[in-house]
Amino acid sequence: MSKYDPKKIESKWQKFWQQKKVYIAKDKTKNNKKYVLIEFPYPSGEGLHMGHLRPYVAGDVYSRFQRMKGFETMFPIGWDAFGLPAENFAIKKGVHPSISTKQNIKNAKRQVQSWGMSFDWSREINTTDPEYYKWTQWIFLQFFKAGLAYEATGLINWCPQDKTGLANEEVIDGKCERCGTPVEKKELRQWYLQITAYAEKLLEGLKKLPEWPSQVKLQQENWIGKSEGAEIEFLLSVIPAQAGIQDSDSGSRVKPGMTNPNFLILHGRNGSPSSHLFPWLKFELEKLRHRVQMPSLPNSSEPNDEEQAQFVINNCNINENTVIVGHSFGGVVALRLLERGMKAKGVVLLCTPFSGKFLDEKVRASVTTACKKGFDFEKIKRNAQRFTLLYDSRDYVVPMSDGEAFARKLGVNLNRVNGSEPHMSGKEEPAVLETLLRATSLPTSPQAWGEGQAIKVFTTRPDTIFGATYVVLAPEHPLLQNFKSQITNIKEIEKYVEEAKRKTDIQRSALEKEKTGVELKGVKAINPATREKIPIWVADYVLMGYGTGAIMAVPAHDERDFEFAIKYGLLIRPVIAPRNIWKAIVVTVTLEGSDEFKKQLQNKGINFTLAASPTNGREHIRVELKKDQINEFVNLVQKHIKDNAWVEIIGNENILVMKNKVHKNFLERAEEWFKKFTEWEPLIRSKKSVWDMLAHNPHYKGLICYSGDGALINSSKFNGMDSEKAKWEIIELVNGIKKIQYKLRDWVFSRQRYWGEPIPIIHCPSCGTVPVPEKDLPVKLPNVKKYEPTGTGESPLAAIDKWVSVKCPNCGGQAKRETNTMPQWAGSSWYYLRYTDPDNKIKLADGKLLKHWLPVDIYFGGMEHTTLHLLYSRFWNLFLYDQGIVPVAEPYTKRVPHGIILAEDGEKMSKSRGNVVNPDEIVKLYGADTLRMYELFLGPHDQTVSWNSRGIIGVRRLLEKVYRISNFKFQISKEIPNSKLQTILHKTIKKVTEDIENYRFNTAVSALMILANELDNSPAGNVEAEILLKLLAPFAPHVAEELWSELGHKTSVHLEPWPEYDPAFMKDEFVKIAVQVNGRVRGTVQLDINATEADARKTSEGDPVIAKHLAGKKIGKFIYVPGRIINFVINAD
RNA sequence: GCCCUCGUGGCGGAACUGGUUUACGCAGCGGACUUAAAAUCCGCGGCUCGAAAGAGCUUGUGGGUUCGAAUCCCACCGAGGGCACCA
Repeated sequence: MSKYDPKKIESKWQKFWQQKKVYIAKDKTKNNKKYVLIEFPYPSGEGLHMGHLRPYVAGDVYSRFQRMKGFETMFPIGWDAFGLPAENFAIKKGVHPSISTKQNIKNAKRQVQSWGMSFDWSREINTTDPEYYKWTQWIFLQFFKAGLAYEATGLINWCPQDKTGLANEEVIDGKCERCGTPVEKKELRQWYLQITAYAEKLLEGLKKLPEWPSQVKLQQENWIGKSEGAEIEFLLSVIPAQAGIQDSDSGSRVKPGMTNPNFLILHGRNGSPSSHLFPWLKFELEKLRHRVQMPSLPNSSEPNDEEQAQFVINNCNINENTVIVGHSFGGVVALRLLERGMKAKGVVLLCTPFSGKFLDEKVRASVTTACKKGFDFEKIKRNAQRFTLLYDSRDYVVPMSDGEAFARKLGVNLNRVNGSEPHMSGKEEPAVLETLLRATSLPTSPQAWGEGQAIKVFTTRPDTIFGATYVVLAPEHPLLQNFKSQITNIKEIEKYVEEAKRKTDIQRSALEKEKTGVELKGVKAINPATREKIPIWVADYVLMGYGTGAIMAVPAHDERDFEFAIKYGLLIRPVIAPRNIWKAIVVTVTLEGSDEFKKQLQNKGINFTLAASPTNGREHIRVELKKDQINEFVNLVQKHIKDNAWVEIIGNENILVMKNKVHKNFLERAEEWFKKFTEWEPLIRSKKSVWDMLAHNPHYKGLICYSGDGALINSSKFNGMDSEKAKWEIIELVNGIKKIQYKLRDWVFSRQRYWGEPIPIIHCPSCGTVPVPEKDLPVKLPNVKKYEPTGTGESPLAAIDKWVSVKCPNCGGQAKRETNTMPQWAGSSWYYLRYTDPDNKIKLADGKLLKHWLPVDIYFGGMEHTTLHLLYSRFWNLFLYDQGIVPVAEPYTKRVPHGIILAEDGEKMSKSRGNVVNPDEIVKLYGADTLRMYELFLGPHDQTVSWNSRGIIGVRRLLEKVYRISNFKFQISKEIPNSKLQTILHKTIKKVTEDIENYRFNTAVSALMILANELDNSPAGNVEAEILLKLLAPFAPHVAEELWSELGHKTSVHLEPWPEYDPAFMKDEFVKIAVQVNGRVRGTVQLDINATEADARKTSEGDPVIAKHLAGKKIGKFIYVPGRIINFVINAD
């Protein structure tokens, strides 16, 4: 018999547990295993704080509970001791980090032990122990060997305070995750781990983790940021400055004749401007605002080359900006023009004869004669800048060898394609158009860029490409350098690029920041779908780091492009029209229950017709809705439609009801679309002039920035097609490549600091980058006096010549060690593996032990690690799994995040605010058990809670009460419990069991309070006492153990079996049920648990208050839900 | 801006699958024990009106569905977290 004195009993039992090895997990056991993990602490100079307590206590309660349930439970701990804070602390105090770390660990260990944690100390690990980091380095080498660890120079995040590079994940709001200093960009040589190679696996893996909270999965998913789209090339077009002809404006309406270059198209023998491909070609080119001259050449049936050439000289206008296109014999004429001294920008020869011999062996005397004269290639080459040859592989007239001959003579490549018709004589010859357009981008200085120079863009919406009215490059885009000589306003561009580079990421993405940009003058891009020349801009709203660093801007359907286009007055062309969705909505219902649905539809005046599905015979109801019926309709659907039923919109195929749940956005979309469509529909109907109508419609600005799906308009043959479908067809049309992009970036893996694992790499002047042989691991961190960061981008290790210079393991020559160290996240990325076999000298852990303990069954930790440690360690594990080292792909079956503990003032606990609550103090004042239980009692485990020093007394009183009833009741009396106590006892067992299983620790504590109160007031004996102590054991391990021993037990309560509840005891014979009249509670009645509906009605009607409310009223309906509710529904009148 | 979570007494919070809102604890009030205090125990506690019986109102606000809503649906307001020009 004793008074509750926490100090006395806590240290006593802590020693006992350690001596008796109560919490040591056995590797070999018949019992099923449970691997419970908490994020191992970072031993800082300040010691552990409340933030550590929360997951640790939760993990401890859970572990103790599982142990009592009979599981062989491993609940290990270790120290994550490498990293910046330890080093900064050491620098500040002037103590070597290895020494301060040791001290900090000692202190932290004292703390967790004082909290009564049931850690298995035999598995304690320390990431700074060479025996541990040997394996961290070993894993790095596996990454290196697999090609997933690489060195590269790049712009990385640099913290000027901590003087080191940072990973993307370590930058929060543009600031350093550790010290809050704004992060700068710095060009540095860095080691990277190619986490992007695992982007898809990391994403896929999430689907196999049903027991992870959805917010955690969602956050990782967003971080990985997958989007599917296409990479599409936009060809370049240069506008020669010297031509003296005005450039077309920014892609909008253009006056004819103002465009460069112009085309002179010469038909062949038996041809005319109205035959073959010529009308089409002229139309297409003029559509793109090129000037086209297409003379009808004399004597077409038996042409004379010289005569025709003279005709052209007399009748056409040829200058240095003219591209002469000759088809077949027309090509011969084109060359004659040059021989006669005409200067042209370029010549395009289409299937032009050279030898005068034909594949079909027919006689074409005029052609043969002309060819036999030969060509003066010297002159020809002098008079045009560029020659392009396009020959048809299936030509049966002009042999390919003719093309080859021209190619040799002119010194250019021969392009072979399949024409639409042999000899490229079809009505439409896209290859010809393509070639001509390329020819228009002829450079003035050929070395600057070659044919086919293009801007690659990434887009998720290829379906909107007809609306791409300009292209935007990121300021860092490499093509800008190549363009220099073509860009007429290069000074302005360079100035803009310089400004953009100077801005930090924060400035660049500052809130409400207006978009800026500069147009590249002198170059245009060709929209591959419309063939239009569209302006190219540089703007910093496009990021180099994502996609290709260039975009096609579709201002009509992208908010950002829209904003930019409005600001700079760029063309906005809508190409997607939202669908009209109300014309008909189809509902599929199962037969049972649909009658009632139909009746209700009739009642509400909603028209419908019936049909059966041809595929599965299910009954369809086709509904026509008016706008004001949408609401009612959705409600009806929700109510009546059960499983296997859905609502779909005809034409759009959007499934709006899945199972019995109406799509969340149905109403919202319905409203929006209704409004939009009423304005859009007339435009869509009159297809031919949609373009003009929209472009000149004063309302169109408000309408068009619509980023949803719909029907295509202004998109040539795709008009009317569903945007989702059009996506894939358009990619094909423009020769795009389907592409998946991720926001995830490779992990910057080196730090320019001392206190970390050295990267086990040697740089050899002759062998290059050489991994340290595995037998030489670990590469130990040298013990030095000076370890301050240099700030130069070099690690302090670089200054230690003795350590740096080393023999190359490959050639034996002089070489240098890599001097960067690993980031703090390295050691923690695999620590849960080491716990299974912490002392292994030959492997990171024995395969059998890994197989036995993995995966971790439950992992308690903070939300703040979701896209850091938790993502990193999943990455390492997936990699090690692929290497056959780890037996499971996903390391953690369950993840249980916790809310943070705020100070009493609702602010974050911080030294500067002076509101820190130190757990050591609370242990001193109230004892560890009180601290543990109160922390749990504060609120739901996953929610943010504020510490409240006033409330803690309640939990302390509970423990004192348990002490009292144990001392003064159980030790003395052995009373028989009554049925009320029995009921509460078994309900409590059930409640506490389920609450622990679901991490509802706060309500478990309150259930224990209720039980303690009841025991205090009821007769009870040892049996009941022992159940109470067992239930209490996970929460208040010291008190439970002390009182357990006082009841005469020699063994630990923590190894006792967990109590079972018996449902038979939990049944109340009578229940109190609320009685409602029209849904309002008017009283309660006592009913037998098995009371029938008639009993219930009789009893309730007998209640005077109820009777009063029912007096003189007609009862329309009587509702009785046994054990829950009684409700009288009185008719309105 | 987008995504996620949340909003219940004086306070922390409870409420199963829609079924008596406020369990448990803190604070408060009344009482017992005591010379007294502390400790402990018992009882009372949403708001308004009323002596009471009872009535009306009440889960951020406004609507809706339902016999019945803190819980489901819609809109709005507010708090916290994540992402942030990701094409």
